[in-house]
Amino acid sequence: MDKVYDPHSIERKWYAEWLEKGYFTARNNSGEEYFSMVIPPPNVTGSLHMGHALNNTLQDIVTRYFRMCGVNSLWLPGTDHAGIATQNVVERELAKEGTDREALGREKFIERVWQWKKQSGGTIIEQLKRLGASCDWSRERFTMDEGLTRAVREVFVRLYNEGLIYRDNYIINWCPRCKTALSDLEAEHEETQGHLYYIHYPLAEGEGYLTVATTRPETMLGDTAVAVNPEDPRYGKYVGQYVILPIVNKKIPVIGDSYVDVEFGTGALKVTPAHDLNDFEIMKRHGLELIKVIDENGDMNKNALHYQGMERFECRRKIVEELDEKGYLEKTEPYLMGVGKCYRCKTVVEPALSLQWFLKMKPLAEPAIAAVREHRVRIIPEMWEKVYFEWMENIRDWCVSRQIWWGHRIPVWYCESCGEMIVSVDDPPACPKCGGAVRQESDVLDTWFSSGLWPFSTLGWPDKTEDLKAFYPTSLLITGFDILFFWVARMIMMGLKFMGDVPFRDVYIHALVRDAEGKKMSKSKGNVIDPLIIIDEYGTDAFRFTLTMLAAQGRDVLLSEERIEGCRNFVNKIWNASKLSLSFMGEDKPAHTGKGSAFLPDRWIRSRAQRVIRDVHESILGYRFNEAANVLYSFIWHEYCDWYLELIKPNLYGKVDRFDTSTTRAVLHNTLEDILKLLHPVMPFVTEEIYQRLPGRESPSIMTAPFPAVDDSQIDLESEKMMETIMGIVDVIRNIRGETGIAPNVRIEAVIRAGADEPFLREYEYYIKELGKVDNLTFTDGKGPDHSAVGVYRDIEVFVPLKDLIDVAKELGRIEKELARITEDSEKLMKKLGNEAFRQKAPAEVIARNEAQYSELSAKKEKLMQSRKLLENLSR
RNA sequence: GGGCGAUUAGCUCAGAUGGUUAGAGCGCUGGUCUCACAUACCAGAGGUCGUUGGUUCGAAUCCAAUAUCGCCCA
Repeated sequence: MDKVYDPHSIERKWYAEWLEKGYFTARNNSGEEYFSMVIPPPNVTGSLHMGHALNNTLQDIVTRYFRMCGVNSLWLPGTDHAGIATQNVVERELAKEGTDREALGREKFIERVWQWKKQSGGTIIEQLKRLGASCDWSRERFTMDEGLTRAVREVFVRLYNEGLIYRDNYIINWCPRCKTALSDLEAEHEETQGHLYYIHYPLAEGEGYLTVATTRPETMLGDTAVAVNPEDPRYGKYVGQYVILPIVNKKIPVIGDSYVDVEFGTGALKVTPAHDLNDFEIMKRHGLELIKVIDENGDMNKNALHYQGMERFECRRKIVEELDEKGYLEKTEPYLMGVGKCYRCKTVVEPALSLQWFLKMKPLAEPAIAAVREHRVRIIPEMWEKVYFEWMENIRDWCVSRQIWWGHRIPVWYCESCGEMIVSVDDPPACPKCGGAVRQESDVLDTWFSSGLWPFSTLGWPDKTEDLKAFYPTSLLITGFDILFFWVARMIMMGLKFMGDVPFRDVYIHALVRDAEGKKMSKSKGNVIDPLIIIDEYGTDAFRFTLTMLAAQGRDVLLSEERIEGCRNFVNKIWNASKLSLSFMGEDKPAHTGKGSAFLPDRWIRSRAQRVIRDVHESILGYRFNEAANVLYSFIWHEYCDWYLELIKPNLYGKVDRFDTSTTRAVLHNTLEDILKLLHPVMPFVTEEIYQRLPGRESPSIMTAPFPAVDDSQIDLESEKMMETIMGIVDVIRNIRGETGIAPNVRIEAVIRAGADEPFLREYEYYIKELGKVDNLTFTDGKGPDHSAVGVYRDIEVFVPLKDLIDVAKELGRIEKELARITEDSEKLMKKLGNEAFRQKAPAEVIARNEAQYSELSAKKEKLMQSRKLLENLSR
């Protein structure tokens, strides 16, 4: 084995092997205990970023864990057709070729997108493989697959027939760049520095004017009223009168509506029903006129008089100039406003009146709220439940139609002769009413509409498939909070509606990956760390382990290269510890079970291993991934490597032959095997590589080896206590060595006063000497030698005679420091124990523990004070 | 404006249901190339747990207020 672990060739080798052997493929036996999970499908256009890396690492951990536990485990992968994003990519390609989709035509364009998908759509899948993802690729799906398309149509038709889908004119978010409607969620609100313009609207009759305040003066061309709050003493009298709309020179009414906020601006609101949702609602209440002034490109339309054809923001500047020239502009103030931007291209969206398809959400949301409230779906961490309820309880109808070409075309046809509308799963050959030719609706559905069906459409719905029977409801969903509404909430609604059951039992929501300063990674900030570069540089296992270690519930993951480097070192540590361990084993599986070893470190490491096994099970099942990683890190590094391996060296190198090395070899074998298996879900590659070198392994791959189970018979508290004493004494010796500046290669003398512990310490004397670099170790039951440094572990005193080398002042300082610490703690305890109320109310167990601590500290203090006295006498 | 979260060592973070001598990694200081590993080993320094009240025998942990930062929804 190499001196340093080199991940690269190893990773590719084992992934290929696993694929070839079909270890990722789930059995489709319904009735069998199962674990199932669908991947949050990445966009086909996507490439792996840190969010994916974290998300899929966590999913892989859980999947590999259950698989090793012997549960039939399915992790179903796939990609999302990502309507707008994909269309944008292909349109950019066309632009480079000097053409566009209009020139190509719909059919040719869609062909082109499919072609693109075939060539470049698999990138992210390949990247997931490099991450080690053990997805069942035989079941990979794409949201535009034939089967999934059928599911989409089926759902649409059923919802339409139930009256939940309808078509209507309403204010929607329009992206003038993507030229499509967006849902409310797809318009991201962003604080933007703008202005508040105060504009005079002269009264139609008599002198005077009303001043309205607006952030969007260009829309005034479409104003059809001015609204005031009827309760507002300043304006109440104007209700029913008219004002003249400047520039347009048109009479519009002043209306009273309680929606108007008296505090905002001047308290008078210009009403533009065709370009503002609230204004639209006011219009409906008051029966106002509707005038659209901005077209689908974001330019002013023919209703905008001399501004026709001008871009909307250009028009804003020009119209302010004109108002100013004509004396209508009172003032301009800087103003911070929330502006909706397209989540795909960041263009400012235009709220605009438009004929679109909508899905009624209330009837779907109610059972979905109940499912979470009753914990038929558990959201973890629980905090996200609140966010979910908040949104679901205020849910609004969902605009599902998009004016793009790439996507599921709405299954609605219009008769070209009689105008009949046909909603059907299958393409109708002709109008069923008049036999005329039919033309399909040109709009496609929101991509998230098909994503909402993902947990059952991928399993074959609407057919009653074996997979559906075997794996629905899925066990778990792991995703980021950014798509809680977009995706998670909608899957719950759709699952309940069409499967009659929740889509998943648990949802684990993880945080975002940020840079070391806590900033969101973004291309524009230039702080993006590319996971693949990290994988190339540090290896997949180190990278996965870093993410896992940092993935604490409810907290963002702040990733830095230093952190990854630390985990790379850990992987290397495992590699080297395994190298040593393997070198101690024979060619064959040890004949001995390792149980009942007479050698204390053997008993101890097996006992400690049980604790770790239990912790890892519990942490993974509780989605506390960082805890599992931390437990393994400290067990492997600080117990297995720092102590156990060091302690067994004398036996296995033949320096001590009092103990049976065959049992130690067996314990070593068992413990290394446990470590590899426990680590495998997090670090799949290095663990497989080492497992393959393990003599007498039970399984052809660690992937299919059984995950360790706790063996209570190996828990041995006595051995833990004894090992703690040995380690404590070694620590004391090392502390003295370090603090008094004894060089590492100088062997020293030590005297121990151990009282009742002396017999077993004598037995392990050799090991204390090895680890403490002690030449001559003796025991005493009287006083320690003069001229010595002293340290105390519990009630055991350790003397290190330093003869004339001793620096009395330095040693006194060391003791003073220790004494100060102990005195502080023991005073705290004394106060606590002296408290009557504490003695009465605290549980007996707590009191006992505190008392034991107190007497231990007191004894220690006593001993240190004696040493201090001795030293003081010496220095005189 | 409404809601949610965070604040613990120089940095980044652990500390489920209140009882630990408050931990880790990195960084820092001092010492070692000791036969698995210098991507290592040994030792050390460093924290009145944002602030103020409260509940409790007991608070980093529960409650309230406050400050600062962040996120979501409008």
